[in-house]
Parts: sequence; structure tokens; C-alpha cells
Amino acid sequence: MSKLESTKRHILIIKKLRQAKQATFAEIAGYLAKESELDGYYDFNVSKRTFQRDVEEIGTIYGIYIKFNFSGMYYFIEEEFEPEVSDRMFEAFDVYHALNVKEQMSQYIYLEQRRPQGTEHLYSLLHAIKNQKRIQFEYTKYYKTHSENRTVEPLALKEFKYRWYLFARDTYDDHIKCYALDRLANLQILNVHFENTDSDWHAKFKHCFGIVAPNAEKPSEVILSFNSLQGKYIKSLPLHHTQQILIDNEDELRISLTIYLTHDFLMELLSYGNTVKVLAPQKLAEELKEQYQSALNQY
DNA sequence: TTCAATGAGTGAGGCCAGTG
DNA sequence: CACTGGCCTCACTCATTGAA
Repeated sequence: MSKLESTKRHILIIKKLRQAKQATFAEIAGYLAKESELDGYYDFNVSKRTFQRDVEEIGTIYGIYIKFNFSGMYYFIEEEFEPEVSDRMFEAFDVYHALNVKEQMSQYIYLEQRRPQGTEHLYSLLHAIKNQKRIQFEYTKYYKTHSENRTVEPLALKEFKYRWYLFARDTYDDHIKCYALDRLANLQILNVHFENTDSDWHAKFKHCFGIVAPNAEKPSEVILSFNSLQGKYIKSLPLHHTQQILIDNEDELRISLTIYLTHDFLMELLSYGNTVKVLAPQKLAEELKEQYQSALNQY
């Protein structure tokens, strides 16, 4: 048996418990047996003793702690500290396996053509943020052909639309700026310490769509009405974590968001074309109207 | 009626031998 | 050599029992 077999088994155990919320050993064993049949190559059937070892290893390796409830006689996952991190880990694992299948599958898989996202910098940047060390890198802006040298104090990382961004204080003018990781090169961590005073970035981005966080204005209550087809997509992939469903019927999906009215958000609304109508605030509806009018004027 | 003692059932974990 | 299964002991929970 290979290392991959036990790793896959770990993932299956976690999957089962995350989906079912709770399961007896018999239910987990049944699930593993079914998955073994489906897989055809690997055998995930194990004894109770090995299962117990798996539970221990899953805790050590993934930080996901499986406990046993004696009154209900079932296993369950103790509240995960950062479930979104585990979600991402399992997604990556699924994709890796889909791409790594033994048979020649490339004819069935079409990968999106895209440039590297700069994720190779993530680890170094996290290290610099955590230890409050200045960093230096070469940065190429979209609208410029040559790169510039920057020395910044890294503060936080944010993901938006499958891209990663670094928020950092530029030592040149002391302003907080946003840098896309895919446009960053020759990253160096300097041995210069700084004090990171504003650390609550979660609160800062709570009502933010995208990567622009206005300093002064307050977030607005936005009400949007999508047609039923687009509504299905919006339900499965919410625009923002503040999204709440107000009306959901055959004619429309009406949602509310508490969000900053940034350029990013306006662009997002424009991309939905005639499938969305802004019901509130009026200011946003007017702005959208202007954008469409000026687009019409082009022809 | 209350509460401690007891036993049954089951998981956790150490140890060891078998297997590929 | 790593992984696994089986055996054994200990730990834990819960239901039952019986004395105060």
C-alpha cells in the first residue's frame, strides 16, 4: 500500500464527517468500502485500530480534531478553527488528484489559461508580516512597462477573484497601498523591524468588496434584484458574505448586502448586464445608469 | 428518593507480529 | 521499513442495583 492510499483515506474520513456532521464507525467503514469500490485501485477498508491511528494523525497533520461522543456513540469533528482554510486545502487536494490521475485524461480537462498568481511569495510574505520585517521587491504596474523598486512594511494579505494582494505601508510616502502578488518580483525580507499598529484587518474588510477599503465613508445597504436564472448562480456563489436573501421566487432573487460602494463593486454589477437591477441605494442605481448610457454613446 | 458501587459496552492506545 | 491488524489493558460513559 502506498502513502497516497492512507492520505486519501484521511481525506475521505474528514469528508464523510464534514458532510454527515456525525457518524458511527460502522457508517464510516461503510463509506470507505463504497469509496474503495468506486476507486477500483485503492482499498480504503481498514480495521478499527488503524482508524483510531488515522483519527490521531488527522489531528496532527491537518489540525482537524475528531472526537467521539459516548452518549450518542458517534464520531464528530470538533469545531474547526478556520474551516475556510480546510475547505481550500481539500479543494486543492481534489484538483491535484483530478489532474494526477493515471489514465490519459488531458482530453477531458480544459485548464484556464492564466499567468502565475505569485503564490510562491505567500510563505515569505506571511513570515514578514508575522515578524514585522520590512520587505523590498520590484513591482510592475499594469499601465507601466518598467518595474519600480519598493520598500514596504507588509500588513496583510487578501484574496480576491483568484488573485492575491498584499497590503503594505510604502516607506516612501507612508501610505497604505495594495500590491498584486503576480506583479511582484525579487522579493527580499530586510532585517528592519517595524511596529504594526493596525492589526484588525478582518474588521477593515468586513464590508469591503474587492481590494479597495475606503477610509472614511460608511458601508451602504444595497438591495439587488436578479432574474431567476442568474439568481441561482448568486445563491450558489454569494457576492459577499453579508448577502441575505429577501425574496426568492420564480420571478426574482432579491438580496441585500452591506457593502462599500467602490469602483470594484460597480464593475461587478456591470458584468451582470440586464440580469440585475439595483433597487437601493438610488445613488448606485444612478451611477450604473450613467455607465450604461456612456457605453451606449460609444455606438 | 438519593447516591454510591458495580458491571456492561465501547473507545483509546501500547505492543507485537505479519506483510508487501 | 512503514503500515496494518489483532490482542490486551486501561479509561470512560451509562444503566442498574442496593443500601441509607
